[in-house]
Amino acid sequence: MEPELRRQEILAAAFRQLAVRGFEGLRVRSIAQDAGIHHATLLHYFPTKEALIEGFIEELAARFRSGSAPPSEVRADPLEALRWEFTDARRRLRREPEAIAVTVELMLRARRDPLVAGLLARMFGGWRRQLEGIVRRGIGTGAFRADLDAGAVADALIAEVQGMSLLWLAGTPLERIDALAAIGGRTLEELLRP
Amino acid sequence: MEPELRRQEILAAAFRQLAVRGFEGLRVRSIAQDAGIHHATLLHYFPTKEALIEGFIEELAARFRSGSAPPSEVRADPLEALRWEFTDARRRLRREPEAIAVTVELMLRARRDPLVAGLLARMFGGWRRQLEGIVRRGIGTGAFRADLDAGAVADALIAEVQGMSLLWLAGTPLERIDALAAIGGRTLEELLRP
Amino acid sequence: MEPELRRQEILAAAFRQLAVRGFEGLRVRSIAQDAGIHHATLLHYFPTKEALIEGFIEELAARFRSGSAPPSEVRADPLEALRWEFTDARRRLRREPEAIAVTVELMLRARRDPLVAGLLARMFGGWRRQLEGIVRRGIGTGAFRADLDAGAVADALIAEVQGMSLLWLAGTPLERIDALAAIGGRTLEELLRP
Amino acid sequence: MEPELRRQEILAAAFRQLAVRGFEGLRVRSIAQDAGIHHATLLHYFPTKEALIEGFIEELAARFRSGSAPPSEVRADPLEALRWEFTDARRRLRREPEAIAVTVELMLRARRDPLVAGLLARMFGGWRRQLEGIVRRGIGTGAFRADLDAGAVADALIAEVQGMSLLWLAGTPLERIDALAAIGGRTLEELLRP
DNA sequence: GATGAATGAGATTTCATTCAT
DNA sequence: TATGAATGAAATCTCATTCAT
Repeated sequence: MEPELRRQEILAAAFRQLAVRGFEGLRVRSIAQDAGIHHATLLHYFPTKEALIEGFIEELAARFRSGSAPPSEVRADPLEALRWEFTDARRRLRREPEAIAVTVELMLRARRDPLVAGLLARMFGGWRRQLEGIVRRGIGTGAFRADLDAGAVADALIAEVQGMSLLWLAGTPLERIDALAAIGGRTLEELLRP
Repeated sequence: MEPELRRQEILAAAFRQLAVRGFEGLRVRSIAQDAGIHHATLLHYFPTKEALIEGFIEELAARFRSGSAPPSEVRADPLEALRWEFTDARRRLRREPEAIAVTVELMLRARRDPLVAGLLARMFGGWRRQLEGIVRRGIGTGAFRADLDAGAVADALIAEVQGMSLLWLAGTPLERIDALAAIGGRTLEELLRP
Repeated sequence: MEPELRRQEILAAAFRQLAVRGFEGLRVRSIAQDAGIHHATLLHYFPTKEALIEGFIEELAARFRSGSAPPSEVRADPLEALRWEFTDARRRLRREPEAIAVTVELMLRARRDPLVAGLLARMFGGWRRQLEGIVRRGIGTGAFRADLDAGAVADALIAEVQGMSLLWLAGTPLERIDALAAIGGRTLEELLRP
Repeated sequence: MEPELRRQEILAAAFRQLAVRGFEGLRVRSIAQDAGIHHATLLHYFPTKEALIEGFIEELAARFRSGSAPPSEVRADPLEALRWEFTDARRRLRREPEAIAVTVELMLRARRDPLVAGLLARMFGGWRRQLEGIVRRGIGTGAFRADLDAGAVADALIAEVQGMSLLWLAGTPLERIDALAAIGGRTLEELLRP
């Protein structure tokens, strides 16, 4: 098997294990088993557990949000573009529920690990800039009110979406998450329209 | 020293250690040291680490929200009562930042530990019911729109507040958290008023 | 059992194991087994293998040559005092053959470990000073020639004695070692008498 | 590259590594790297680490003392021939200091490895016979005293020379080694002349 | 012949827990 | 009640060796 492919498989296994057991229960042996290899083989690719975690974080940083651009017909309308965040969040909750737990694990780790703090800063920074741009655009075209703090709106939207994920983690059923998202979308409209 | 007092001290130490190191780095010896006792003595009060964690969670459940009732002048006005959540969240961020990390740790653990899941269900359930009641009351008095799903509004508010904490954990500076909270308060107004 | 006693037992076991297996084959488990304890117990006394080795070296340094003073009737005559080194060496070869191997192990390790280098410097420095003093005394009383480099004589005697030990290590039988020592004693006489 | 040449390169690398790290730190991978080849390739030439060490020892045995014959004008005079051992030892200390450490490593290993014990027996046996022959010759020609045990003199000389190396290993500076050798030469004269 | 991947045995170390005092 | 000593289980990591290409 090709080394790069195997590396990817190991990282995927690390992702799954992290989602299920958290950093608390993350074990080299379990990751190796999940990847279908001997644990010494894993350490052939990543010399230490720490290196594996680093590699994992760098991989996440590289892939982050590469696949979550909104469709073009949505991007045209600023309000729709913002609302699409809720749609996207709900979809991710269903398609990649593991990613939620992993993200929250990383947030906790960020306090102790500068590498993770940097990753999160880039992830949230990029997301925030994107949303802030949309809000500014809306203000520019007159679609949104002029007296809004675009950055704060972006932060508020991100907080709402992240909070949704957190509630889901804590056991809130999906129907309630959906209802919450609907309120979120409506809120955006009320807040932004002139 | 009185046994009950010592138990409380141990639990307080566990809380501090959990905030700083997370479940990942939680050690019986560190907790004992933090509490100023020998680790074997700790296991005298809590026979196993697991029992200590259980005791800790039960303690949290007992104390939950006992101290965060809004002042009476605020409770009178439903909108103010809801807005007060943001004020309260900002205050907790400053006064008990450790509690944030602990709460998020518990949310992650909830997926693996039914006891924690139950605790969180009670915690968030109580909170939600309280907020839902306020919204219903506002609708009843005509202060709020009639076409709102009170439960969903409560969930949305909780999500926003929790999302705030999460952003703070991920490194967002307090000024931006404050600006975000301001937007949140305004949003509530726009959403709820008839 | 008293902790200090146990520490001593562990160090004694380390000594024996080092003599038999060398640093090459030195294992924490074997030392613990030799001391009759669980290997985790050993690490209760010495937190790491490295710390154990350090403790061992410091112990050696503390004990070095404390018990090998020559009898008083020998000390009176400088020539006898020097000759006594051969007697002592032969006795040590028979009584504590393990110490030879350990000493040579330490000499090899000295090149990589400054702690050991320091220990050996002190050990050989003290020994050399003692012998040098004897030679000077002999010169002063007229028992020895006046044109001798006392330090070099001390070094030569040490080298001969150490070389004896090395030959024994390499398999030379004891009778030949004894014959060698006899030559050494005679050599001293020829070299030193005026 | 020719197989025999490569074998030699590997053995040379093993020699260097053994001198620097000792048996304690000897690693197949390091030797291969030192020889500029992949470690799996090394195991192609020597199927196991043990086989490599064996090959190394046999090589040493084959080469032993092949290059250290004294010059002819020295060999003529028995006293000079013996004294030449000190000259040779001092030269080796400067030209091939690595060989000292390797030799001492082998002496320690001899206790556990009959192959090494055999090698050393041959090495020292040959050396001793050579020196013993010189002494006998000196006695025969009347250059030396008649009452000497030729074998013991040879052993004493070997011990002195080996002891010199050991002192050097333990950190004695070269000037003191030279002074010691001078004493050694003088001693020989005093001991042997009629 | 040469090499990268893979693995099994075993080493050190951590840590919750038990036991005797 | 309190504690130091002791231990067993398990985790990470090292390293010689094997195998497929």
